[in-house]
Amino acid sequence: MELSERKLKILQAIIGDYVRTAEPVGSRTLSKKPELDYSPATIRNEMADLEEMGYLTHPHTSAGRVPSDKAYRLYVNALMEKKELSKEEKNIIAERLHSTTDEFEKTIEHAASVLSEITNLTSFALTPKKSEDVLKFINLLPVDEDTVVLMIVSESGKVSNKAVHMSVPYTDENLQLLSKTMTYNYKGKTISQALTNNIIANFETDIVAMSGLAEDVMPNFMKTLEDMLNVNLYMEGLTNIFDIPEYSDLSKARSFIEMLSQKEELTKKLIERDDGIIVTIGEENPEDIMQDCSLITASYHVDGKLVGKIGVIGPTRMKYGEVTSIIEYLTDNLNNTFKLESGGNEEDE
Amino acid sequence: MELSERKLKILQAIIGDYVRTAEPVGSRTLSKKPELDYSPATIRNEMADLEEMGYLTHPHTSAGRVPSDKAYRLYVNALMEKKELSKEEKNIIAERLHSTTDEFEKTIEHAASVLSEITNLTSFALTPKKSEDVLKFINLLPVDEDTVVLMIVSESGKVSNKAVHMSVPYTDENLQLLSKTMTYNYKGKTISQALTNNIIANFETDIVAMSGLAEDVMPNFMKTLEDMLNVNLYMEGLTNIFDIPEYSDLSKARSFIEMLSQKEELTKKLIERDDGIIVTIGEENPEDIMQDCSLITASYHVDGKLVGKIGVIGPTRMKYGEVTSIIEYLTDNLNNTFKLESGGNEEDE
DNA sequence: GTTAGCACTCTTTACCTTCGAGTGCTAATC
DNA sequence: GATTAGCACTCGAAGGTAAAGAGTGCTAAC
Repeated sequence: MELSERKLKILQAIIGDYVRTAEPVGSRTLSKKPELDYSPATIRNEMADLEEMGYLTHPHTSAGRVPSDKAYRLYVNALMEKKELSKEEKNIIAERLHSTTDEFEKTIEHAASVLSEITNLTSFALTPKKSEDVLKFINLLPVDEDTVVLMIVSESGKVSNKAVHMSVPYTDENLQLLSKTMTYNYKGKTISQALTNNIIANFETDIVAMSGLAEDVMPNFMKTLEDMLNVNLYMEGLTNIFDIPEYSDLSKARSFIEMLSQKEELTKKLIERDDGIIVTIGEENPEDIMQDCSLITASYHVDGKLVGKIGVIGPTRMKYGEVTSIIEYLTDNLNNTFKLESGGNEEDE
Repeated sequence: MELSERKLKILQAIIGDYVRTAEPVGSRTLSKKPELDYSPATIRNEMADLEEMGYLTHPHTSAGRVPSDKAYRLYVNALMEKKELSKEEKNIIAERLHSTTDEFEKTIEHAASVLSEITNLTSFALTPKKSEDVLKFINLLPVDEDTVVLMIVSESGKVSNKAVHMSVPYTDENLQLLSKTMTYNYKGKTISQALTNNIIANFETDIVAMSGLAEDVMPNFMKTLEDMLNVNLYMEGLTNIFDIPEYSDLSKARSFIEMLSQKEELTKKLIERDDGIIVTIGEENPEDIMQDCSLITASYHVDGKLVGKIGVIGPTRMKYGEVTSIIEYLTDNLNNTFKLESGGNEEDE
């Protein structure tokens, strides 16, 4: 069967109404709409067709129709319209993103919180994956007789450090030498390169000269690099789901919150999603517990390179057009913010 | 009216039963207990007395009795018994706390998670308040032509840093000089002292010599000190409340989760609680939204000095004896862990 | 002081009825 | 041939009633 112009119009109207009210939509309601000037009976026939084609379902015989995941997919691909954000919304976003002058993590956190406020959904933001971040500078600083601080600076401006307990005495010259050797060997390498290619072999001769200094430092260096790969997950508006009729059932609310409590799994899932704005609807999600949810994610770029993620999660019944427009606007804004700051000003908390 | 021996026994039995079953306790059930060898009628009379005295309440005429907050308070103060932890529980705690060799924050996080697992309640842990942490060492390191890294090391072993954008050219000698001047002026001061006493006036002459260098660095220094005061709140087992009958009502579960979502307020409240094991029951909590909850917190010490908090939150109907014993054991364990590590090995993520 | 007995209260659960929204089908209409 | 009016039918939501069960408070007896 073909999807006639009229069927599309009806489907669009059903989706629009259902998204707004969360109530199954009946033929009478639709026939009252000016753009659908047909009798309820005609519309019922069309709806029966749409149901047969898999775009609509029936909670029970005497209820109206509800869009299926397939219908939402069609809607997202072809029917939905982008929505220009209101002046007010734009103002809120601008205000929140720039209220914190130079703290990268805070800006990300605020982006998530403003997103959940405007969409009334649960939002999250992931700080950028650092595996492609390039090492710039490595230094060892004396603190105690038996403690030095290892410091690693990357191109993105991130500074990481670790206090290292020394098992052997050291001299300032040795520290200097090791710092320079390490910088020489690792500068320009990405973190993931540094972690996989064990460059330590390259400066074996020096190591011998430094009598065990490197043996204290290198494991800590590797450990710190690993830590630098960790991303942070921010989540905001978790309690927004309590205002969504789909979750007025305790067991549903429970499984939603339980799903979002598993931060590691969630982080992994988000990090693996493709770049750009990605919408996955209900059953399109591989996870059992997400069959009733839609997930919209987008990626933002820091300095045009490192990639972070931001997005929302909610019931399949959501305002896809509006939400994707908001996320698009927000990521554009983030990209600009992190371009202007041009790296080097973020802070390692 | 006096609280006779028998009344106390009855009250204790009611609390015990109610805590276990979450059902109001009737006179018949009590009279069946071997330690209460009285007829239901006798027990009813005593219960009526206890109700008059404010230790029991009645959900409705034909229901059994439920302990009041006042009863729980009496129980916590006088009736409850400490419970020796099982071998298994001790093992779990030991295993989890020491699985992470030297990462302070991870240890705290694991402490919270093991606490929620053993108690089946929602737990939280707060990293230590750093205001009394003593500054040890301040350094400025050249990175770029226009970027230096400010590094602050404290006695507790915490290393903080911040990339500072320089508006004027600098020389290595100037950096060295400023580092030394700052270390000289701030070493031995606590962070809160450093923040309140504006010592900058003391080295004004040097500042002039360094032509604006300090003007770039000092605001960042202050900002970083402020950041060092931030504590982290870890929360675990949020979804445990869904297994508690008291929260089988959606609106109750909702307000519980909403309360715990307000992390700033919660952090502030927790940080302000006295040291030692503190139990606040229901109405003893000043906040409206916590009238149905009990909060048990304890403090742990790092290096015998810095104080962090850990605890649980749950319904007033909780196993006070068991939970306080667990928390006590756990904090003892934490105190030992952080004494043995003797500072200097933690990591600044 | 303790207890047996009994009327009373109140919640919970099940069951029934009614109401209304909406459908699907058939036959009439444009 | 597409559209529409008409109508029987289905199902869930809401409200009302009744019975069951748990527990109390009181009185009078022990």
